[in-house]
Amino acid sequence: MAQERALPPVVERLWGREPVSRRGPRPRLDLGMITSAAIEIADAEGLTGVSMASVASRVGVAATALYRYVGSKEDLLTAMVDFVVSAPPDPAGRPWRDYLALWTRAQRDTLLEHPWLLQIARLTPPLGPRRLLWLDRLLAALDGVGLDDGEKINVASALTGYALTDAALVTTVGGGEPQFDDAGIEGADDYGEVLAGLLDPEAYPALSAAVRGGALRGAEGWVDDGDFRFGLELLLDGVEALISRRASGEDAG
Amino acid sequence: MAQERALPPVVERLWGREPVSRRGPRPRLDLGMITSAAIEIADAEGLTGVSMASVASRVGVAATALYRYVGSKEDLLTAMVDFVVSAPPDPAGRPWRDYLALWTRAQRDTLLEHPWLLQIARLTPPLGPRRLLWLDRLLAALDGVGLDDGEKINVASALTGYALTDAALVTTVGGGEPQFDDAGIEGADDYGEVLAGLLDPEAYPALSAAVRGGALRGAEGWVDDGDFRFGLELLLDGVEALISRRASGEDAG
DNA sequence: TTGAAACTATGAACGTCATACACAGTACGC
DNA sequence: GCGTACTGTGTATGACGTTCATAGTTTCAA
Repeated sequence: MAQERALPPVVERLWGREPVSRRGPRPRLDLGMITSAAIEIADAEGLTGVSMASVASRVGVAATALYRYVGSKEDLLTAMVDFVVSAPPDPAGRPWRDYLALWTRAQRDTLLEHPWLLQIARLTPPLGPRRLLWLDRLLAALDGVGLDDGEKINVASALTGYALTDAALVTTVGGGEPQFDDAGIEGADDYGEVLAGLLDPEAYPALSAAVRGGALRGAEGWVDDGDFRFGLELLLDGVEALISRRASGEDAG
Repeated sequence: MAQERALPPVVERLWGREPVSRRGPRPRLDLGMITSAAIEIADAEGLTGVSMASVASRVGVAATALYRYVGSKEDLLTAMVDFVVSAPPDPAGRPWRDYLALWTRAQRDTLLEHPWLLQIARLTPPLGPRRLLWLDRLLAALDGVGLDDGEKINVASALTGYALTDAALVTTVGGGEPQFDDAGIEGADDYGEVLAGLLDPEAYPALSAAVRGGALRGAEGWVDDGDFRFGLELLLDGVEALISRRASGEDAG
C-alpha cells in the first residue's frame, strides 16, 4: 500500500502507469511500441542493430524523442527483457514436476528464440509484470508440496539459471546463427578437435582423456536436447529429494 | 595433433603462444600485462571504466598500441574472463560431493569478487587454459563414480550455471556496491515492499501471498548464504540420485 | 660495419553512438 | 482566445572503438 516508492520510471511504465498528460499534444508513442520495435530489430539484426537511432526511425520519430519514454538505453533494454516474455503456462491440474519441467523448458525456448537476451546480462530479480507472472505461476504449482515460500523462490532461481546456462551453450556452440561471432567458436563441430590441439595431457589429464574419448565431439557433447533434459532432471530430482525430506518432517541445515 | 586450426588469435595468446618476433623492437607488453591492467580497472571502477584508452594509459602506451596484442575490445574481455580465474582446488582425496560443493562455491566467490564478470555475458564454452583447468579437475573428481564423460560435463555446466545465477542475485539485490546501478533495485532491503506496491493480488495470487508472508523481506529472501547452499544441495542431490541410478545398472532416458 | 627488413608504437582522423539542450509546434483548461 | 504544459526536432557534444600512414627501433645478412 505504501505505493509512493522511488521506482525507476521505466518500471512504472512497464506496469502501464504512463503519466497522464492533461495539457499538450497527445504522445505519439508508448513504451510498448518502442520496445516492440527494439525487439523486432534485435530479432532481425541482433543486439548490435539496436541503437536509439534505429529504434526511433522504426517507430517514425527522431532519436531524441525516445527519451520522453525511456530514461536511457539501459532502460530500453530492461523493458525489452520484460516485453519478450509471453504468458506462462497454466499450472492448474498439473503435477508439480511436470509443470516445473514445462516452465523451465519454456524459459529456455524463449531464450533460444531471442538469443540477444543472453547478451543483456540482466539476471536482476525481475520487476516487470510479465516476468513476475512466471514467478507467480511457479509458486502456485508448488503449492501444498511442503516447501516454504523462500524455498520455492530458490527453486525458481535455480531453474531459471539452468535455462539460461543451457540456452547460452546451445546458442554459442551449437545452434543457429552465431550470435557472438567474436571470440567464440563458429560452427564448432570441432570444438573437441580444437581442444585436442590445445591440451597438454599432463596438465589436463582428465579433460584430455574425455576429449580423446570423444565426449565433446560436435553437437553430441554439448547441445543435445537430451543434455538439457539431463540437467533438468538433475534439478528436479533434487527438488523431489527436498520435498520428501520435508514431508518426513526434517528441518533445514 | 592437428594443431593448424584457425583459432582466434587471442586464444593463441592465452595459451602463451605469443608470436616470436625475430626482427624489430621487443614488444613492450604482453597479453598478461594488458589483461591484468584491465582487470584492475574493472575491479576498481567497474566495467564501464574499462576502455581501450584507460587500459592503455595504465600500461603506459597509446590506446592504439593495444591492437598489436588484441584484435578488439571483445578480445580483451575474453582474455579478462580467463585471467581472473585462479587455480582450482585439488580434488585429490576428496569425496566427489565435497569437491563439487567446493568447486561451485569457489566459482561463485570469484564472481562475487569480480562482479563485472557477470556483465560480460560470456557463457561460451571455455577455451582459455585457466577455465579449462577447472573443468579438468571436476572431471577428475568425478572419476570412478559411474558417469560417462558427457554426463560429467553436463554436471559441470549445471553447477557453473548455478554459481552464476546465485552470484548475479547476490550482486544485484543484496551484496556490496550496486554494480548495475541502472534499472535494478538499489539496496533492496525493500524489494519485498516494492513488490507489494506493484502486485495486484488477483493477477498474482501466489506471489502476493508470498510477499505478504515476508518471503522476500530483504536479504533473508534472496541472498542468504543458506540460500546458496540450498540450491547447491538441490543440484548435488540430483547428481547423487543419478549416480546411484547408474550404479544400479539403469540406462539413460 | 652497413643496409635493409621486420616489427613496434604513435598521432591524427573517422564513424558511430548515447545523450543534453534550446526551440518550435500543439492541444487542453480557463 | 490566451497561457501553459507537454511533445517532437535539430543541433551539438563528448566518449569511444578502430583504421591508417608514419616514424622509430632492433635484428639479421652480407
